[in-house]
Amino acid sequence: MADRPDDVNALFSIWLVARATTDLLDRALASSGLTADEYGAYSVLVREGSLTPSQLAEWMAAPATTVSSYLKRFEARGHVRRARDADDRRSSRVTLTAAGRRTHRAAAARFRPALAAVVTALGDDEARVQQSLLRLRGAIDEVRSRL
Amino acid sequence: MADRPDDVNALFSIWLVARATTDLLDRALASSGLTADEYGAYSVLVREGSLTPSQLAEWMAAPATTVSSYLKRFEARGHVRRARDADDRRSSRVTLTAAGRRTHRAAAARFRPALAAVVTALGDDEARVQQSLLRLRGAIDEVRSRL
DNA sequence: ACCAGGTACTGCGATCTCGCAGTACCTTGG
DNA sequence: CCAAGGTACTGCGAGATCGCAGTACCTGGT
Repeated sequence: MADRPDDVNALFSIWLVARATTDLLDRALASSGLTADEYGAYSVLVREGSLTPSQLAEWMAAPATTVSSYLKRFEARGHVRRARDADDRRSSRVTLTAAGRRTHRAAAARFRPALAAVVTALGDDEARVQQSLLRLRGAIDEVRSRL
Repeated sequence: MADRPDDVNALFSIWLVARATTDLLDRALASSGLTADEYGAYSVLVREGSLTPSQLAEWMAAPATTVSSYLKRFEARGHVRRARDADDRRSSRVTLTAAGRRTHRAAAARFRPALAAVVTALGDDEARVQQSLLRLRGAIDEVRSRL
């Protein structure tokens, strides 16, 4: 317990990295018309193909209401299509439209140089860092799940 | 270039971890009356003692206008005091009041169990992860600075 | 001493976030 | 088969974020 007890504090460090990363992405993506968070949401949709709003909320660690307005916005842009879920008619399946995927690809092109620069700056620590992020996600999610 | 080319993507991983962490902190801190971001700002203020709004903005990687409304809010709560900077009268020095520090300490008490749980979940990878976060912050900030 | 061109901050307003309360639908016990 | 009690989502509205444009002040060149 030294002078500054939380000089080393994983969660605070994550917060710092998180803010810096979001700022970096927002700036890199500015000309694409997507924010960092929107880009993230589109990316999840690209990877998963088709999700319910709840599943997207889980990925984003965001409240249902927030995801609801995201989807409304994306749909208004013509980037997302919603189809009533036949099995559970309270819910729906969300998919990116061709225009949505195109927008995501264009944003990814802005994103790539930033990513490349970060990877370069990391040098040969990259694998270790990547590993740590996975580890961290596991740890955070575990704690989050029982809160 | 495989099926899912960005399955491994440092920035996307950070985004995921960031969202999950913010959610975890927001929930852990809910009863303290501070959000994760506010807690972060208070923490920076505690560490640094006294900052100009610009310096705080830099720490938070947030735009000046956002920091401006943060400070207005904090001041209205009686948690922050602003003193005109004698050397540069456009600026000011921001300090936490005793009430502000007290609030931060109370929030930290809510924060600690979450941190401890994450550290436990990380097990003996903790040091490695911590190291990676530092590394990452350096890399991100470097790229950010020349954008 | 002055002015031209920064830099630090803030008011305003458009837009976004998210809690609350409501609607629609599903599930389970009886 | 029908409550009663969940669960998925959304409208609304309070409050937060942040770009733009403005004010106050600083600095370096003349």
